[in-house]
Amino acid sequence: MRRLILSAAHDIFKEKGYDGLNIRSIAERIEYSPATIYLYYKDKNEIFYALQYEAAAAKRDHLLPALSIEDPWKRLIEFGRLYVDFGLKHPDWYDLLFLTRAPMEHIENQQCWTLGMATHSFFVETVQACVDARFFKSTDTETIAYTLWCHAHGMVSLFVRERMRMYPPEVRAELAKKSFAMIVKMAESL
Amino acid sequence: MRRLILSAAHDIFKEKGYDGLNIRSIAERIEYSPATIYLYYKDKNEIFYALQYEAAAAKRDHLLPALSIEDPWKRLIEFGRLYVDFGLKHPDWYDLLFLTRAPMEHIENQQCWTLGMATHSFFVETVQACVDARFFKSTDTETIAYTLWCHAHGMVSLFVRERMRMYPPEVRAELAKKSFAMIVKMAESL
DNA sequence: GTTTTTACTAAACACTGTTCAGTAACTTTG
DNA sequence: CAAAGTTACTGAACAGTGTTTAGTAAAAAC
Repeated sequence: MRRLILSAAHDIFKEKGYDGLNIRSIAERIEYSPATIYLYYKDKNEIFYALQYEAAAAKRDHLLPALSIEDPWKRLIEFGRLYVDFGLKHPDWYDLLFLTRAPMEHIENQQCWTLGMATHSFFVETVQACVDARFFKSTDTETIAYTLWCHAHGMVSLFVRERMRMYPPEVRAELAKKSFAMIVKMAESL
Repeated sequence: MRRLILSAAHDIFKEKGYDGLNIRSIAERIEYSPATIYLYYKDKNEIFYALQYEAAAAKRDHLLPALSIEDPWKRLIEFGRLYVDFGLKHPDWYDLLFLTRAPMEHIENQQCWTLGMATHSFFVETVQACVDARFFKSTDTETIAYTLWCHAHGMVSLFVRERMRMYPPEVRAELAKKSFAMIVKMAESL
C-alpha cells in the first residue's frame, strides 16, 4: 500500500510538478479516501521524504557512468558534467533534492540522506584522488570539492528557479556548457 | 494605503519569514479586513513583487560600497564578497530574490527586475573592465561573469536552503570564506 | 456465534487565497 | 436640503489545502 501511494505520488509529481501534488489528488488516483493515506504515511512530509529518496536514486543512477572511469581527473570532469546534466534534464528532481525549503528537519535520519551522502562522498573522494595524484597545487580537498560543487549547483539552481531571464532561452544551455569548460580550465590551474 | 499594507507585509516577513506571511496576518496587523487588501493589490503575488523590490533595494544598498572602488579587479572582489555577505546575513531577502519559486511570470515588467538588472549590469561591467585591463587571459566577459556568479550563488543557496548539513555549523562560514578566496585565486589565472 | 481486529471512509476542522453582495459614510447634484 | 451617486470598507462565503476523529463494515480469532 505504501508502494501504491508513493507510486501515485511519483506519477503526479512527474505530471503536474510540486504544486500539483496534494493528498487529495493522490487519494483520487489510487481510488481511496484521503484519510486512508494517513494510515500509511504520518503526513505529507513523509511522502516528500520518500519522493526525495526517489530523486536521490535517480540522481545516483544518472551519475553512475562516471564511477567506472579510472583516471581521477577525467572521472571528476565527467561527474560534474553529469551532475549538471541531471539538473538541467530533471529540474523537478533537482529542485526536490536541493532547492525545496520544506522538510529538512529530520532528513538526516532518512534513507535519502544516506544515499545523497554516498554520492557526495564519491565526489569528494574523486577530488581527493586528484589531490593525491598532484593534479592541483592546492591540497585542500574539502575547499576544492565545495568550490566545484558551488559552481555546479549555482548553474543548475539559477536555471531551475528561472533566474536566467536576462539570457535568451536558446543561449542558456550553451552558456552553461561554456561555464563548465571554464571552471574545468580554472581548476586545472588550481 | 498601499504603503501601509506593504510596510506590514515587510514587518511580518522579517519576523515570521515567508511562511508566516499571509493575507489575514497583514489585514490583522493594519486592522482592516482581508478583503480590503484586495482593493489595493490585485493578489498576493503583487505584494510579493513589491517585497522583492524591497529585497532588491536592500541588496543594492549592501553592494553600494563596492561601487566607489576604482581598481576594477579590487572592485570585482569586493562586489563578490559583499554579494555573498548579503546572502549569508539576509537569507530571507536572498531567498525572495533568487530562490522563491512563485511569481516569476511577469517579473520583467516589475521595478524589481529593473533594479536587479542594474545591479547585475554593474557586475558585468566590472568584469568587462577587468577584461579590458587584461586581468584575464580569456576575453569572454559573459562567461566569466556567469561563472563567478554561479559560484557565489551556489554558495549562498546551499547555505540558505540548508544543504550544508554535512559540514558542522561552525565551519560553514569559514568554508565559504576559503572557497571565495579559492575562486578569486582561480580567476586570477583565468 | 460472539468478539476482536483490520481496513477504510464521511464528515468535519483549521487554515489558506479570493470574491461578492451589501453597507455606511461622504460627495455631488438638482 | 433632499436625492442620487461615489467611495471605502467588510461579513460572509467559496474553493482549495493538510489533517483528525468518530464510526462502519468486513474479516479474523476465539
